[in-house]
Amino acid sequence: MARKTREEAEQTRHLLLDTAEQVFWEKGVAATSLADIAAAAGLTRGAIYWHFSNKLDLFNALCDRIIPELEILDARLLDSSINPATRLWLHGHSMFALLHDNPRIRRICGIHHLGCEQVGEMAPLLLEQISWTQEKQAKLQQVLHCAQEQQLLRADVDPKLAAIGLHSLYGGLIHSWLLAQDDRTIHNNLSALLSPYFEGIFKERCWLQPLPCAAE
Amino acid sequence: MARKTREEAEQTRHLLLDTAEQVFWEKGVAATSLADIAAAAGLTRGAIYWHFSNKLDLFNALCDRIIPELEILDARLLDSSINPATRLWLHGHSMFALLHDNPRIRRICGIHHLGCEQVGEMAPLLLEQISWTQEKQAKLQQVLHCAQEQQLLRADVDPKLAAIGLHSLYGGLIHSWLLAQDDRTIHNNLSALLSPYFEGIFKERCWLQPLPCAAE
DNA sequence: GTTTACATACATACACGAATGTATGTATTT
DNA sequence: AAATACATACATTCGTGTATGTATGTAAAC
Repeated sequence: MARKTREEAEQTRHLLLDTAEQVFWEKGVAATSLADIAAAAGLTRGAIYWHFSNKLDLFNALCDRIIPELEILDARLLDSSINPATRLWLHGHSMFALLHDNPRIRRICGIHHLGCEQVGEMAPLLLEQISWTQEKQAKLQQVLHCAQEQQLLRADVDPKLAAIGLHSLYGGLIHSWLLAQDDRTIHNNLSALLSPYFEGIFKERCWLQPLPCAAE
Repeated sequence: MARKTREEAEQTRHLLLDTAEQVFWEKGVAATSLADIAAAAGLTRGAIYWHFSNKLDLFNALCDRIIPELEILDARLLDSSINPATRLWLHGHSMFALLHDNPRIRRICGIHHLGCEQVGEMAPLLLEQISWTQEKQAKLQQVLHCAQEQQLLRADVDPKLAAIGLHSLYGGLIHSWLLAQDDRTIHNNLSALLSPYFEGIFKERCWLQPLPCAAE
């Protein structure tokens, strides 16, 4: 076969990423060969090895495609135009809205949770997840600390621990959500699922009041 | 090599299970070959194929070894000699105590969370996890329903949703716990991490009072 | 109490497919 | 003409499953 134009080449690159994402999600990362992906894309391994150096490189490239969406999510978390409690509340809902509306994020999240091993060969993936987790927790902690300064937290709540708890709750809910893809229970009752933890952290449902943020 | 006595054979069977558990945890299930396990155990693949039919069979056998401990955990959850709120509180702590004290449970839990794919070839594993999750949630829901009848729940709390939330929180905390094996933060502050959700579900810290259980 | 016959508990060897990485071919672009 | 964007072909390695070898335990026959 013959050469394509630059645009067409870029197109096949994205086709490979899309296809790999799909097959990884269906069969698991370790269980899929590059031949599987190439065949599913209607190409050969030659195309893959042209665009990527190996399977891990392909996998990383495919994961990196959702970084922008996640950064938007985090940016909103630090938007100080609304009070920290409400910000956390909205952030939680935005996460699941994104998961619900964006199939790519859903698949990649699913691959990370269920479709790949995070040890041995894929250890760098685990390290990345650890650092990402710590960054995320740090941001939550920052917002919670801000809430504490505004007297929004209950007396015995420690921002750091509350951040770990909240982050774990999110992770656990996402996992349950992914396990039963077609069950809409979590999506339909997200507020009721998150409320108890917010109730236990904040005073008097302050997260439901879109009060402007005091001095941060 | 020659034949061993029945006891010695049973011993090598357990040696294979122990070794496989260790290697699976270090390298991941898919990334581990039977030759790896045999070598680590100081045996050959012949020994593995004698005791198990293939890798999946070995893996299942190794997972099944922790069932008794988990059943004890669940049995205590349904022990009606203490009130449901306290029962849930103690159950949560027992879970993490078990994870902390029992290295085998820690490894197998770790393998399920981080060291194996749950789709494709390992799909039966996922199905098992789903049904196990549903059973676990059903038990939590049952205890929460019992608490509701005793007026221990807050007004707007639905037992089913609270069970999902609680179960997800546990799963998320375990995941965070496994990611940072040597960080004792979660283990040392478990009460502070669980408290907010209990605060949001139950009235007036009733889970801290070891009141006898009313009629169930 | 020996001897014998068979089952056991592995080790070893072999055959096969699968997956990878690379080298090369080839028709277009540029 | 040279680089590009792949397809094709090849060599090699790795993992599995099975077949076979073999020395010992075990129980029954005698």
